[in-house]
Amino acid sequence: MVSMNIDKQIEIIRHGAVEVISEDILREKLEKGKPLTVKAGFDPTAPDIHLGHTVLIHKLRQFQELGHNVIFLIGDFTAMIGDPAGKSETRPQLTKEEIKANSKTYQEQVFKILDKEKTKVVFNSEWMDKFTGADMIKLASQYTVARMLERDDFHKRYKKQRPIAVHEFLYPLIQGYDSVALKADIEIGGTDQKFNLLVGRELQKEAGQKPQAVITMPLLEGTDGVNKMSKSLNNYIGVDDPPKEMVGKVMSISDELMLRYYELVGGVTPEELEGVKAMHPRQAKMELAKKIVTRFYDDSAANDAEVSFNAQFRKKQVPDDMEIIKHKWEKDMEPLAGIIARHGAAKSASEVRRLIKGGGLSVDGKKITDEKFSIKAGEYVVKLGKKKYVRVVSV
RNA sequence: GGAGAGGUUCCCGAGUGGCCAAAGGGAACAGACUGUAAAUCUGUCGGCUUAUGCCUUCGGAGGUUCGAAUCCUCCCCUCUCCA
Repeated sequence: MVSMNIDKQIEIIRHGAVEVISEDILREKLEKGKPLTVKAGFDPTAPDIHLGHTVLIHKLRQFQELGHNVIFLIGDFTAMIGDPAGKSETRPQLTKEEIKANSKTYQEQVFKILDKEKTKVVFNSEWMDKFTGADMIKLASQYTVARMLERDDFHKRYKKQRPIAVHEFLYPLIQGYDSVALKADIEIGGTDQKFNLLVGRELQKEAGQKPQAVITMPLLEGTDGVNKMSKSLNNYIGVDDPPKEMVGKVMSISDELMLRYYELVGGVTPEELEGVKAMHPRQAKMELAKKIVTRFYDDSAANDAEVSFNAQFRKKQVPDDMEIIKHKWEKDMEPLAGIIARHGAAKSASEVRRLIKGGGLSVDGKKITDEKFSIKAGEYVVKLGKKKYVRVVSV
């Protein structure tokens, strides 16, 4: 069933990866001619899969196409403990129900890319729940503090005199142990996971298994172009975002970032990338946007999104679908700021006033300059900032 | 266990009794310019249907004072050094 020749497989596997540790190990495994167990872990804390995840998921998909077995590991055990990594803020601990709901969403979205039939979904609580204190201590004895501190983020925090909780050392160990439990041949992760993936190798050796090969994939920057794409930073493009939103988000990224997206999620060859560079950036960006929409929806959705984007932002037309606020007037005239805020279209009335002050609000196409601007009962189209439109109607 | 340093608004970081909703920077948002790009310039950046007004905010709880982010007490948390 794994029939393709090994050099060709390695070429496919290596494409787009940052590192393969090591190619020899990978080759050795492939030479056995049997389907390999390929593992990738996901944290069920954020219920939405975004473009950043897809870089890795596509790699998994390739493995499936090569006839290997993919294990989609949901780290429900680790998530339940709540990882306080990052700064000083403790992550909220998730309940079993939340994790369950999150992983369900996860699966719905991930199978837009992966072949459901060929994917095995597992939860690490399956084996970790049975772990005893003694087991944990034994596991912890297999790694040293000095080696833990080699991990870049620990190292940095240690040097900057930032707190590191002891249980954070347990995370790489547990993740590594997952590989032992699953007898993984290959583990794929983002470059930020490299350390954890390597710990898996060590632990497998200790357990008398053949250490897994490790493949790291590049991290996709978020739409801000600086930080890694993540839901909490709100710089993500979700695979579940409506087409129009996908297009909008792609169009607003920088030209530089666009090339990066082309490379990581555009599915273009290096030669094609040269062609992209020669295009007008705006045009290239729209093509990228449509490519992405097509992947998660279809051609016609992509075209529709383009048409409506152009109508709204190039021809400055008012979109036909917008949020509707139904307001009941208590008085003859009521300040607009209050109405907008009260119905949740803005965080606060102050925010609306600020917008007015900054010249970013218009009513029925007319720019408003008076912060106290009041309206009487009726129907209005209010534009807030660059892209938000709201229709106010009287009830 | 002992000694010391520290916890400020989204982040970093100033502020040591009133002029503090709190300097400065970053992020963010808006305007101009554009291609919903970047860069740049400008403005805003706790809340209240704008009010020389009120409320919430400087780790937490109390207290001193006409008045506290600033002083006192206790508590919680982080870091460093010693043991």
